[in-house]
Amino acid sequence: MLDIKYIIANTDIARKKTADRGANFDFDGLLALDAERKKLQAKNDELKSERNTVSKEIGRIRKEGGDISEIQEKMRLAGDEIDANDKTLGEIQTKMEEMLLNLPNLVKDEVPVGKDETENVLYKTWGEPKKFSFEPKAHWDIAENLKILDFERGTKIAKSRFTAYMGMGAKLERALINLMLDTHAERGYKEVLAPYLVNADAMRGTGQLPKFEEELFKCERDELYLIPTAEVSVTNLYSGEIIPENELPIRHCSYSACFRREAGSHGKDVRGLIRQHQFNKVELVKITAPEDSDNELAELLDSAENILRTLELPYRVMTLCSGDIGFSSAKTYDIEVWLPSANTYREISSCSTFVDYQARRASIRLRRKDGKKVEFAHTLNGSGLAVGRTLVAVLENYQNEDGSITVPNALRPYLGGLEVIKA
RNA sequence: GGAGUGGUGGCCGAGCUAGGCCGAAGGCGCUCGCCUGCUAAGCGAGUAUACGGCUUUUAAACCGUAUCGAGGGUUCGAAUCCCUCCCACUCCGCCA
Repeated sequence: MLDIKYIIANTDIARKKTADRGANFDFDGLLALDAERKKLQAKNDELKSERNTVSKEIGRIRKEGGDISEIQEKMRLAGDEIDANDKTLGEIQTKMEEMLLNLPNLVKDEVPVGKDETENVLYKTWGEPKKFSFEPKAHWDIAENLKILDFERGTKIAKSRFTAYMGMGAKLERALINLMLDTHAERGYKEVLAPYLVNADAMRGTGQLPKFEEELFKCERDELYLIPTAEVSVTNLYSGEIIPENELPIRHCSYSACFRREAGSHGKDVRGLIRQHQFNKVELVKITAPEDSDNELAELLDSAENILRTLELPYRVMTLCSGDIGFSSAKTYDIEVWLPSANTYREISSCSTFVDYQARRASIRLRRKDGKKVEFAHTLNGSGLAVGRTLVAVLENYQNEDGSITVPNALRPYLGGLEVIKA
């Protein structure tokens, strides 16, 4: 959520940046509502003030045995007016909040302006795509030959886009999760294992609700949602809190299963593990003081990249343009890993700073060392990494002509020293 | 799921069955100052958040309003009375 005071003072900037995203928003309507709200509140506060004073007076007069019937009747009428005003105020505030909740974040100044993913900007490249002496297979073929992923039976017990990992597939996935968590822990990320089901407040806090309800699996009778990313549970762990400055930055890594309905992506990536309703991810989450968030974003990105370097998987990093960036984000880097079968890079991580946008929604604040000032914190997060897609990258990049997989060096300790996965 | 008890400021804890003097006693903690050879003790002051008054800049001070789990109701007036919900704890039942 954006700060209404900021919007008032910088309406032109807000307009432009919202337009750069390709989003529409009725700024004039919002400002008009706010002006109305202020006026009405000032008036009503005055009425309440008088009522409070007179009410005390009534108490005193009654104790002294005086007549209060007339003054009481007058206050009753004043009370009716106050109630009416409060009701109107409530309606205005609800409307404003609804608007603000549907207004996306403003991108940072250095974010390139562009209309969609075609205008994202290359930030860096690491490693060289490997040359194969044979035609590299797609991961679904490799996996089915090795009998380590069972797409059909996953679908049988749930529906399409659900997969069962079998044998070495399951072990490989688990090894990747452990490698990621251990590697991040070494860099000072504290591991968290948090609920997969959260309430609507949490979803609102990080920006999934109200706008993206369609993307969420919901447990209707319990009013809980399955998390689409651990970002939701981990960030909201701190909702409503005022954190002492000296406890920042908070850095967490968290493994979770993630659940996404993938509404509107029918026909896209239907084969294989790329787009699943349920997938595993190790997420990095940070809460920082405002002045530290830029540096922390750079560090976050490097931590995510570090996993790919550790696994020796070629990748590139893109800076998302204003038209492709996520709703709550102020700046996002996507990391894309090389997939030989597709002869292209595919997204495997998304690292973002939300500045104070999520913090304002979730009310995550910090108290400065002087003990006085309270302000909104900054939140950041990034995948470190999407585990299923990492498994895809390992299978494709480390495949051999005979259909076997060479286990990346870094992963061997996690698989009892195993060097090759074969049928 | 059944029965019961309870949710008050950073924490503990009064007040809630006589509704007004309660944004809330007291204690602890913390901050600043004083005092002290150092430490400890002691003394004094302060110590919630949001919104509004403030408007074309920022901050402080001051004033007002709201908040005693959340929402609603009764009342001139509610931490105190009534209703609904949420949460925690205890016992029983059930279950990884």
